[in-house]
Amino acid sequence: MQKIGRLLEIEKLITEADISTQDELLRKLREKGIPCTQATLSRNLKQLGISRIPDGSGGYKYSLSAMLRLTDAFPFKLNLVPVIREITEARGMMIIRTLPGNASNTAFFIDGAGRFEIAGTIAGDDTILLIPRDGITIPQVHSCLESILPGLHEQIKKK
Amino acid sequence: MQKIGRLLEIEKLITEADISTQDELLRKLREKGIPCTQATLSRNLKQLGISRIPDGSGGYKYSLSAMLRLTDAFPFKLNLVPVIREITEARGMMIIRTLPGNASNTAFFIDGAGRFEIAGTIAGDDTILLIPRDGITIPQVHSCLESILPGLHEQIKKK
DNA sequence: AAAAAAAATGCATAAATATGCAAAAAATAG
DNA sequence: CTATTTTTTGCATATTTATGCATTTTTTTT
Repeated sequence: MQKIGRLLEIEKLITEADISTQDELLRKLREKGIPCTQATLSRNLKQLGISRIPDGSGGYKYSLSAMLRLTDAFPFKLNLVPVIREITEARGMMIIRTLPGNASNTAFFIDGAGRFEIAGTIAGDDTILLIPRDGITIPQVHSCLESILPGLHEQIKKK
Repeated sequence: MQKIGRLLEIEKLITEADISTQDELLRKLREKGIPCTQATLSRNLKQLGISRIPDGSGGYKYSLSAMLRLTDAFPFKLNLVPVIREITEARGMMIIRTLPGNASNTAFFIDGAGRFEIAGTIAGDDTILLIPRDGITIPQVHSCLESILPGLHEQIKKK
């Protein structure tokens, strides 16, 4: 699934820095080893609800749409469920295993949900350590994850 | 002051209907008797913080930037103060006189602020009737207007 | 009120983005 | 595993948007 990784990286890149053209974004993707063309990028941005907005300083930058930021109404939902392989628990923390190379992006996505329950995450290549906030139980984290990634637990059981 | 009227109309048009290209917006402006070119429109949209975002149904539409909607950080503020000529009071209501042709747009702008104090407005060509909500005093409406349109009262006094 | 400065505009065109179509890749069914 | 359907992609190009520059309009200053 080449596409999901690219979509995540796109979200990440436009979140981390101001990017003003698709060509600029394209270059950054390629630096990360993700090949892509402008055409595909244009389509992906549309799907993600990302648009080019005036940056207030005379230029433009890419940004998540107001719509996507303000509501959950946007019909497209990034589905990361398929890249998650296994979830286990140890020492009050949660260990999430993903397909190779997907841990960092997935962790970024989880962080992006801004949930109180989650104190932070650390990601390697295919493993994420999720640290719950003090006083939060593992079942609480499970339901939190389920709300971030609907269908997650059902998917895990299948494997 | 040709420009302000156009800016207001642009805001109004993209608020009222989904518009997907500048050419489409241009046509609607012209239908309203407001001449404009695509070049100017592009610049105006940038100034207003309006951008073209995916509409979630496979197309695009123009929309106020998230930034503008969420915060007051956007450096450009539409300055309607110059079109307002006079403010008087009658029967617990407020009568606002504007330059010819500017009442409707100005009222739209005031409505858009979504203030509790204001029950509603009715606009003719150069006059707005502002109806305060029950229990709201004229001085309260004055300070409400001042916050929507900073500098308003100072301007009025000068004339 | 005239001169000077600043802002707005149109034209032409550059820059940037979107998309039809055919090919390739991936997912699904049998 | 192979055939079928669906999804994704690139290429080429159409569409759409942004902007440099010269000109006009508006505002400010004197």
